[in-house]
Amino acid sequence: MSTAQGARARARIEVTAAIKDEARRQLAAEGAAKLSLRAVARELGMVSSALYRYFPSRDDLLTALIIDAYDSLGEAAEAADAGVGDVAPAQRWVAVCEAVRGWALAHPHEYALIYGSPVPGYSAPEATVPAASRVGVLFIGIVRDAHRRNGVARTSVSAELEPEARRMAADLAPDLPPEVVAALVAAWAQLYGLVGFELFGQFNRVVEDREAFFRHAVTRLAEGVGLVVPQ
Amino acid sequence: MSTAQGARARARIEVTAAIKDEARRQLAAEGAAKLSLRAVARELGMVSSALYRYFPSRDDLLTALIIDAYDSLGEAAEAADAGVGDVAPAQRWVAVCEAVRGWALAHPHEYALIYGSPVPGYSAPEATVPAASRVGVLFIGIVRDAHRRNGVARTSVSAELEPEARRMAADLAPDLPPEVVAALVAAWAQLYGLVGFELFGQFNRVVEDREAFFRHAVTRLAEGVGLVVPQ
DNA sequence: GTCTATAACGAGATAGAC
DNA sequence: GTCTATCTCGTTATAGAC
Repeated sequence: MSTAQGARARARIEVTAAIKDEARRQLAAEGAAKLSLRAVARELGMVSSALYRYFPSRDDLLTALIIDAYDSLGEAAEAADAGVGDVAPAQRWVAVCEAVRGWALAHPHEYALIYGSPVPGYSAPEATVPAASRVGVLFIGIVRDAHRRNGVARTSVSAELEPEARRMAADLAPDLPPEVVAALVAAWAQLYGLVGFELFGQFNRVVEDREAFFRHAVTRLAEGVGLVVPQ
Repeated sequence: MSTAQGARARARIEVTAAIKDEARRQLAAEGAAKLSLRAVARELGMVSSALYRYFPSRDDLLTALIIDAYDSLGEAAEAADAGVGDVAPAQRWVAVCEAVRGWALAHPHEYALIYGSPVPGYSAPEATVPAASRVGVLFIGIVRDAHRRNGVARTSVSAELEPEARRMAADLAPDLPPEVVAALVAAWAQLYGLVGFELFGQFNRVVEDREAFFRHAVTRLAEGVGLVVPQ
């Protein structure tokens, strides 16, 4: 009986993976707005109603793809951080940024799914939050590490932003100075501006050596959050 | 005959505008990927084949909407710059950035059309380039102005980026120092990271006072391109 | 209990004859 | 321009196989 259950569970995992793989293929071909349960089922030789055993609705399939994408990106970023060795926090920062860019270039459609235009009629549920937070948590960890070791370079925050910076810090990293947390959140958003512009064609005819440009830009982002770049 | 031609021309302009208005409405409701000539025609009480007298294809309608969106954004940015009065370049910079954010919040679907995920199967023609460049040209003008008056604060560029920075400067603003042009292009992309994150929901549960946060972030972007912020 | 298949719904797109 | 016949879609109800 335990083997029978194991086999069932295994089959279920396999079919679920096959559905998501095919859905990802269609994502690349047609975009998230046109993702069709029927087409996925047809391509897999199943009938559309059978898919509902695995995903209760089209939106649940979308949610699963979104969580997978966030996790895949988070894993790539964490692996880059772990693999860079014992270097200065600024270098860890740059390595993680480059991993984000590399993942985005390798998975453009999944990137568009999580950081591009929202899918009309779809609203991401709470369940996506943990996966979506992984890269941000990693950045916070890097800055926290720098802060513990040497402190971070002092930056300032305008009086206007001070209460909001304090609130963000209390929420995200109570052990870090509010102005650093505010700079960190801004750098986080700005990183995705750089990646998105390259990926979505805004750099065409403008930036040619994108790798060098990106490395330079994210190095300055690191300085912006107070990390000291060794030269 | 000249009045008849004038009336015809006027009617053509009106119908064209009505088609684009309805298309924009559908953009908001369904997204660019599902923009359908038929639905537009139905809503206008026309038959789909009649639309082809105004737009030879769905892609041409999309192109017209994209150019309109870029122009609307560019106009808002230019108006903000003109309306801010005779202030320091850094303040002009911030005013333009805030105009970009304001326009994006007021026209989220058009923003998604031009700066969000690419529409599957659609590739923007050359004709969109001038409209798409307006905001960038405005930023270059602001930095150029600062450079002519007082010079801009000196920044550095890594050896790795130097040739690319030189190339970009030759292309975009030969009268500006290459490292300034490189910083400008990066700030330009980063601005849209900030706007996109707010618009597409990435700041939910993270940033609350978005206006203050944005003003602070783009002020630091201005510093990054060498503009001196008066306090 | 777990899955798949058949059939159907209401809504919308599409193609072509007229 | 109009009408119609035929597609697609997400989703559900139902019945039967393992």
